[in-house]
Amino acid sequence: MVRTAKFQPEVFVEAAIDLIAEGGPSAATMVAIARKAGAPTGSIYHRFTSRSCVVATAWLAVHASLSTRLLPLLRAGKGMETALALTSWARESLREARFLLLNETDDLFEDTPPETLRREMQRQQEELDEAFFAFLKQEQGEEALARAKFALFDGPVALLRPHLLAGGPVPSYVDRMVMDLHQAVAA
Amino acid sequence: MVRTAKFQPEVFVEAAIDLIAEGGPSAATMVAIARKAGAPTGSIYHRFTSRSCVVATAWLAVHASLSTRLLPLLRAGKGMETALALTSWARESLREARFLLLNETDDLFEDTPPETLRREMQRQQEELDEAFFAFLKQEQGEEALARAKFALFDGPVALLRPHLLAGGPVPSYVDRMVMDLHQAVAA
DNA sequence: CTCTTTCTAGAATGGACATTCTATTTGCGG
DNA sequence: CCGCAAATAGAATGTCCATTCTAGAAAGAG
Repeated sequence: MVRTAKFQPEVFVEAAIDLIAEGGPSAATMVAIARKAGAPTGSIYHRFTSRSCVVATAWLAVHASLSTRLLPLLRAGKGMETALALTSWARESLREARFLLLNETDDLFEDTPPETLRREMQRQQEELDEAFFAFLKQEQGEEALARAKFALFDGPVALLRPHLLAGGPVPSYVDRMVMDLHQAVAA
Repeated sequence: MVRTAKFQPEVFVEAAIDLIAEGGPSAATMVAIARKAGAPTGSIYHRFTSRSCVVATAWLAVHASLSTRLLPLLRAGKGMETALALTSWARESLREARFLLLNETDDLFEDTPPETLRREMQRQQEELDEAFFAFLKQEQGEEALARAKFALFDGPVALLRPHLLAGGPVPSYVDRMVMDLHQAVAA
């Protein structure tokens, strides 16, 4: 390398997360990302081969942040704690939570990301999925799995959604609802 | 009128619902709508002033279909029945359910629809919202309202979501989960 | 100090899409 | 059966984007 880089890749990734968290996937145009990073558009392409590359990298970072929090609890068989960890993660990382939980993964992309990134995304996703599956040690059946995923993940996400959409803080009664939900639905 | 119309407004609205149900809001381009209706693009503009007009009309039709089903039950104070009516509506109207329940309303539009349609959308939305509020006769407080909306609507929607996304049928265990959820969360 | 590679800067290109425009039909009122 | 208002048909326009391109600058190697 001969000339030092003025813009690190992270700047663009952070800008993309901000924009998507605030205005949805369509707000993260290459021009908007560049502007938010204070760089010319062209410079993004010295770090990433395409828009989907930037967004996929952002997804990986945010998903890893959540996964790191949930996996140990899930693997320790602590169902209720897992569900509550989701709400506390959302409280601490409102921006990341809006990015990840308010958007269907596919909606983030217009073009599919390159093979390598797609693989890594799938790997992270499956790592979490498998932990949900493993959580149901002996139990089995479609309904049992659906109940576990809802009690631990989809239910809490649905409880968070209105507050994430409003952009406001997550009230403490959400935790009470998460607990009630967990008790009632867990298989 | 001097020349008879070959394409009725409904054809375009139905096409838009189909396209959005199958491929999300971005799939409903004016060219795609026209193609699906078997009409030239220009003809759409003899019935609707803009894309947002077509989509708003579609939303009104689908939302009315759901609302017609829920309002009487809600007004009769039948909470559990309301929650279950949502899943049975989704079973009978898979296409409409995908259109309405998988998309945030704002995501359907790129431009805001004209005043008149916006008003009517807001009216229908508020009619349903107020019924949820009225459902909690004497009770009050933010948490009580959040619980009612979740037990009766957002929870069931979250339970339906994976099946709507998969495009497949809605299994009967979803109704069992809706009942458990309702009992546990309702204030 | 100069060469060379990799960067910044931002203008140019090309494609997708909503919307408008120009012909061209159609079929009812007179 | 004529004339014309309202439709069809589909090409043309303008905008917004992702991506590429052209110039010029920077800084470590030698």
